[in-house]
Amino acid sequence: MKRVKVSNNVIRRLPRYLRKLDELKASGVGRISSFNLGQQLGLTPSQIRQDFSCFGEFGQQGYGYNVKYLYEEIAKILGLHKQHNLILIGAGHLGQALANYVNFERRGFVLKGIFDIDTAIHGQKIRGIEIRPMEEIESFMRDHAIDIAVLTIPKAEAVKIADELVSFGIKAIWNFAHVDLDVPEDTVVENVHLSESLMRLSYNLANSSVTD
Amino acid sequence: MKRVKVSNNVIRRLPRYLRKLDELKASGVGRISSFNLGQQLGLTPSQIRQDFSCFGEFGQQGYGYNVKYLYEEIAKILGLHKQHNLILIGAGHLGQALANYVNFERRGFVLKGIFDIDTAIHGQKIRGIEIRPMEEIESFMRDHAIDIAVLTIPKAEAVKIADELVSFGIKAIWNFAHVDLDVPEDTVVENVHLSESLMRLSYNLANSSVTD
DNA sequence: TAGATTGTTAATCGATTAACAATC
DNA sequence: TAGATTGTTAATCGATTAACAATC
Repeated sequence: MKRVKVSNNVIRRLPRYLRKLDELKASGVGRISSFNLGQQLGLTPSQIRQDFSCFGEFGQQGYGYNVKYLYEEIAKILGLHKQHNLILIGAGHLGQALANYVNFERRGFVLKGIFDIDTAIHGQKIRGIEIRPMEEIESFMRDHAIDIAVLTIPKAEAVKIADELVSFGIKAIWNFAHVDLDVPEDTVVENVHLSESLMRLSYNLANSSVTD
Repeated sequence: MKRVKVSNNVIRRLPRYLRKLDELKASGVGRISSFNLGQQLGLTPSQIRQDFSCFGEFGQQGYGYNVKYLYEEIAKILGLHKQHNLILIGAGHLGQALANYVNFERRGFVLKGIFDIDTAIHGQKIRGIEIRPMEEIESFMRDHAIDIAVLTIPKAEAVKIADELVSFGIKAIWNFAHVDLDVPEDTVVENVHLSESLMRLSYNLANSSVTD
């Protein structure tokens, strides 16, 4: 399990592998070759074998890959065998939507607390989880071994709150605010910039006739 | 404005350029060099100039780029100067959150209709926009010149609905369902797979101490 | 065994970076 | 004018694809 460097492109493909393997597993497929998997994902067999070889040897010559085994190994590589404790910061529409989404829990991402600046909603609950004042973040993080903060607040506040979270020792931020956060090297930031996604869609729409 | 091929990496960076230029504009910066812009975005000046050169010549030797002009040109490249009419399919938590998000409107993405399978919520309104039965999608699309469908429904239904949308002549799908949609070449699909994003975060969390 | 398919090394392709003449 | 900085061509670096020996 010693790795040198894994490129971002590989990391971006890992969850897709996992999802496809999950589907295959569910439909009773026991084994699959890199050729076949490649066809289903629109990737070359070479690339798939190269990707996997970053992490170890999961296949068998003449046989291919055992779907269930490969699934579990990739889940491990992605760190999904461990539980992660989350807090949500910002109980607006998007925050509420994420808080209500139960499927994350099944992957080991457990929402422990919700925080908002609006005193009017403090004490309210989403899926049984109480909305608390921002001042309680620090102590709550300590008491509940929080790994990940989900940021669903306007960009104006996001930078300041991110700094605070870092000072409280947060390890990772799932950032839905439309800003680039400036955090220390060892703090993980995963951005979900919906507006950028929509712009890419717009670009492809404007150029779909040209490009194809 | 004739282009050969623009790589996905370039397209992914365009919205970031736009956002940064928007910020610069707002803070009164009138001009900027590729060197300076690169510093602020963590990119090399070379890359920035290469990226822009895919689309034309927007700078001036010895001066740099006019922020306002460059902003407008990139907005045009991204197709943001045109209005896009959207329908939202699936008025669950996430769908509601997106429907409530007004900032898309400012970029020319106008939500015209909302559709859901649940008869109990038909007739209800979100931001003044009525929730309608799925059967009305086809005629509504015709009547309102809809470009883009936002899919916020469970993956089981997403594939079927996507096929229908294609047959109704949809041009682009903003897909939040956790499936890969199989659509014709000239239909644009932009995926927002939140669970994959969270898995990448998890990967980086598991490997942050190793990699850094 | 023979056929299939891996893991890996080598070859190719594409994207990023460096360099520099052009010119504001 | 001299200094700055572009747009672009060339060099480098990295990622994808192809090839193949190893082996189940």
